[in-house]
This record gives sequence, structure tokens and C-alpha cells, in this order.
Amino acid sequence: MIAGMTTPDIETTWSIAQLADEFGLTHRTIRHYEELGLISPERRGTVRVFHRRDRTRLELIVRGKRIGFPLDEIRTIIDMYDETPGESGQLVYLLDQIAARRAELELRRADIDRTLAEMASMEQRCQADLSKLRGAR
Amino acid sequence: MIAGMTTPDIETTWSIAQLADEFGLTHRTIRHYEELGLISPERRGTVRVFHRRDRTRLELIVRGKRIGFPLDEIRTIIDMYDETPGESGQLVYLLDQIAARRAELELRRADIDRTLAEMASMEQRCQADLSKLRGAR
DNA sequence: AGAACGCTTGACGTTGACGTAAACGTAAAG
DNA sequence: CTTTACGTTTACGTCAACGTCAAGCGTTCT
Repeated sequence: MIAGMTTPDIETTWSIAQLADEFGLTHRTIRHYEELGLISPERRGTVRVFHRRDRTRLELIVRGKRIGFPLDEIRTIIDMYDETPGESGQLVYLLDQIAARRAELELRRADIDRTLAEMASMEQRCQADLSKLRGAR
Repeated sequence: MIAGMTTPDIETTWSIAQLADEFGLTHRTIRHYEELGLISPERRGTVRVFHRRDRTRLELIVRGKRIGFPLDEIRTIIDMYDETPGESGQLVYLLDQIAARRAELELRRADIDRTLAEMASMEQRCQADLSKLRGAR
């Protein structure tokens, strides 16, 4: 009856629409990521076929975006994930990259923590003021 | 000799150049923030004079940018800081805003933590591979 | 007086990250 | 066989966040 509706578990490839749906992206966005080389889905004729690798890369992309990285940087980051450098120089380079990103991330986390702390204290003040108002009524 | 070089402690206002320097921004950027209503420095004639309020707002802006917020959102956030709402409705609204931003921030923090964890494990693997290579030589 | 600073306002340019519209291919369903 | 659904490329548009001149004003140093 409805094709592709049953046994979604064994499914090992995805269409652009499925992934767009799953990650809340548009087709255009996904194609854009391909243009920038963030993903490179298989082509069956002209049609894009996405494998698990593409799916996980998309996952990393949206996470990177939530964190606030630009797409270029995201590419270098997710490229780090599935590079398997056998050579020593490459390994050192990768470790450098990791250190750099890590520093950046920790800076951001510190910023977030401070902001969260300030918001907590703001919330305290607000609720104090509010209960004062409620008491005065 | 050099004007404005001595006793920088008592200084309570700043020029655009000083703040640009201090925060690593350009004049254009600061003016842009003013155009968007993120700051509103005093005008002495045509010249901008920045007070401590503007300075702290700039501080919050750059932090917000590091976190990855768009300038619009940053404005609503820093506006929360120095609003003193006497009315109950405003207080509730502010509390809502705080909750929303807070949720967003915690999501980002979770993303960052996961990424940091993955990077840590990547680093482990890399260093293991590296010491293997070094041992084999 | 004149040159040099520092600051100002336009106003157009650029980059990143997509949106959007046009025009077309393909394959199953009615 | 046409419609419908889903997919494709090409190409121009848009919005945010500035960059980059150009031209001018007001002190201050010389």
C-alpha cells in the first residue's frame, strides 16, 4: 500500500526529504551543505541517496550550528571525526586542531555559565519583587 | 605631555576608539550596534561619549556574540539586565524571557559538553596512535 | 595659517547562510 | 495518458553583520 512505510528499522539509506524532516532543515539547506562540501551523498542517477555517514554528519552539522560555529569551521571539525591519519604529522596536526577547538568551546562554555549565573540571580530578584507585590495587594 | 595617559582609574567616560581597542572591535562595528539600538552613548556635539553603562553593555554584547546569539536576541537579553519593572505583568514577562533564554543556553551547553567529550576521546585515540608510531620507530 | 588627528556621517560593497522562483526529469497512481 | 509527488539544476534575492571608501567637521600641534 504505502511504500517505504513498513519496517523503517532496517532502512539504511535516506532521501533528502526524510533527513530534512528529521533534522528540521529544508531541501535547500541540505543541498547548500553539499555545495560547501559538508556532505557528499551518493548519486543514483541524479537523485541523492544519503547513507548513515551522511546522516551522522548532518547530526554533527546541526549541533555545530546550535553551538554557533560557522559552516566552514564545522566542516573542518566533522572532517576530524572520520579522518584516520596513519602518518605522524597528520596526527600532530589533528591534535593541534583538537586543542584549538577545545579551547574555543571551553571559552564559550564559560561565557554560557556566567550568563546562566547572572540570569539565575535576575530570576531571584524578579521573584522577590513579585512576591512583594503580591503581598502588598 | 601625553593627554589622557595618566590616572586612567578615575576615568568614567570613554571615546569610541578606547572601547574599540578594549573589546577588539572596529569603530564601524560599534556604530553598527548603536544603529541597532544595542547602545546609545551620549552625544557631546556630534561626538559619542560612552559611559560605564555603555561599556558594560558592550561587554555583554561581545559575550553574547561569543556564545553565538544574533544581535537582535542580544539586545533583548541585555535589555533585561537594566530594566526595572515595577509592574507585576512586566515581571512575569521578564521571568518568561529568562526561562526561555535559560533553556536555550542549557541546550547549547549540553551540545558543547557532548562535543568536548567526543573531542577528548578523539584526543585519546590520536595520542595512542602517536605513541604507537613513536614506539615502532 | 596650515597640517595632522580623531571623530563624524553617508553610502555602497561583501560574506555567510540560506530563500525563492523557474523550468525541467521521473515514476507511481488514478 | 495525464496528474501528483518528489526530486533536480540554475540563478537571482535577501538578511545579518559588518567592511570600505569618500568627504567633511572640530581641536590641537607647529
